[in-house]
Amino acid sequence: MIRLLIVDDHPIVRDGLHGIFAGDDSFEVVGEAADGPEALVVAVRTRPDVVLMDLRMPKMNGAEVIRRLREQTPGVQVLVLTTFDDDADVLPAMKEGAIGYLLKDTPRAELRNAVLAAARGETVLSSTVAGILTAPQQQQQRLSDRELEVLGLVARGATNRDVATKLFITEATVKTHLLHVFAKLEVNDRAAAVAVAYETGLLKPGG
Amino acid sequence: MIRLLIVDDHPIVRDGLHGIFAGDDSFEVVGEAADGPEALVVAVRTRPDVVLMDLRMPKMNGAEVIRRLREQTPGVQVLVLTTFDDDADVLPAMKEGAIGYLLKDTPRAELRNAVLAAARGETVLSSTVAGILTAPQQQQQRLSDRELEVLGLVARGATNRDVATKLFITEATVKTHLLHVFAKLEVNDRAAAVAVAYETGLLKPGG
DNA sequence: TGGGCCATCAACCGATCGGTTGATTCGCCG
DNA sequence: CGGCGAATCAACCGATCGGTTGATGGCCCA
Repeated sequence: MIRLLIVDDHPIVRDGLHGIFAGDDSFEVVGEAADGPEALVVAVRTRPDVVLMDLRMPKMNGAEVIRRLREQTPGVQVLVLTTFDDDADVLPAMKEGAIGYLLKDTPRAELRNAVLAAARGETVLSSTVAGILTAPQQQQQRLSDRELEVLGLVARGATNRDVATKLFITEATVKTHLLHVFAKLEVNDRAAAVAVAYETGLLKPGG
Repeated sequence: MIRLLIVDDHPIVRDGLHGIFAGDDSFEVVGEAADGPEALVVAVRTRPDVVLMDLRMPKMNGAEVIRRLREQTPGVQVLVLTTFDDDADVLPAMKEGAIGYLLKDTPRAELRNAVLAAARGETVLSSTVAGILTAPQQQQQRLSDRELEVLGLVARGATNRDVATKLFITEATVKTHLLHVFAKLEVNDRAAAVAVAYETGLLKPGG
């Protein structure tokens, strides 16, 4: 009997997950939570074996929730369940010790098997996610804080001079940063750099 | 007894919705579908009163699904149920005749009431969506197909000359289109235009 | 203590872009 | 029928950008 905690901000999704596991003797859903802080509280009380959680939630970022869960509830396995458009969030989540990462369009049977595997301590990755992790890429495209800061301003319409003024540096430095950004993102101009940044999650709508 | 068709590409979400309505005598879930084409097929067979559907789906865009549903199944009410990050899709959906638009984090009870209202032919909008519709904005920023096409190529790193070659027009025309885009999006350069396009959903990650 | 990454700056060049003005054609709506 | 938006093109200009090369200092890790 695997003790399961479900964390998602959508009641509908929680219901769906609950329904999948409730009718199965191998599992017991011991709690639900709608956001990170709530998850932490519920976890200490219910001591789940496996936490099934979405990364995109209000109030606390996914990676931090995972870290704290593992701190306060030793032995818990965190299985991340989210949508495909979180490329950039997968690595931080795995780094904080998530045991696996599944897409929300995973069929029921596969999801069930994944939770069983997670409870046994086995890593489970959906195939597309496995692709992201094994692809020879993201080490290269990781931007420094400063580079991302410059790119963010560019996305908001700043010229090199504007950026220089705002960051108290010279235009020469801004250009250097941008050239590094272009190289890392494998593009040739700022417009494409902005696009790639949105595609990969370096920049996010509404933030 | 309201006949309900559930359309969503995530099995988990379908389960959740199914669970909410299955135990309720006022509703009968007559079918489920994972994408647009499937929804159309299932709808002709099951003749639902209300279709509860996600906008973001593979194979066919949401607005088109709504239009065809209403063509082939007169009297059907389409209630859109999706996440907050689809700003730009709300208006097309309503234009195609969706009776309402709810967010996926809507509580169960409210969702139930919304379906009842939709079945009666009443418009239902979640408050945040109502805000989008009443806000004085989007008429201005609507881009023509051609303008969007140009912007899309720019986002992929094309220079004006590249765009001209690809679309079989001159650079002068490309510049004109882009200037119109800048004016409509209220920006001054292509990088910011790309950013705004992603922010407003004119361009989308992975598509 | 040496190498790497990061941040900073410089000077120069050609290429591209943004802005302006003006014009033609086409199709749709009333 | 007239008007309007969309799409197309032209020529010109100054501003900005992208590319290159090279240099300095700080920091961390091995």
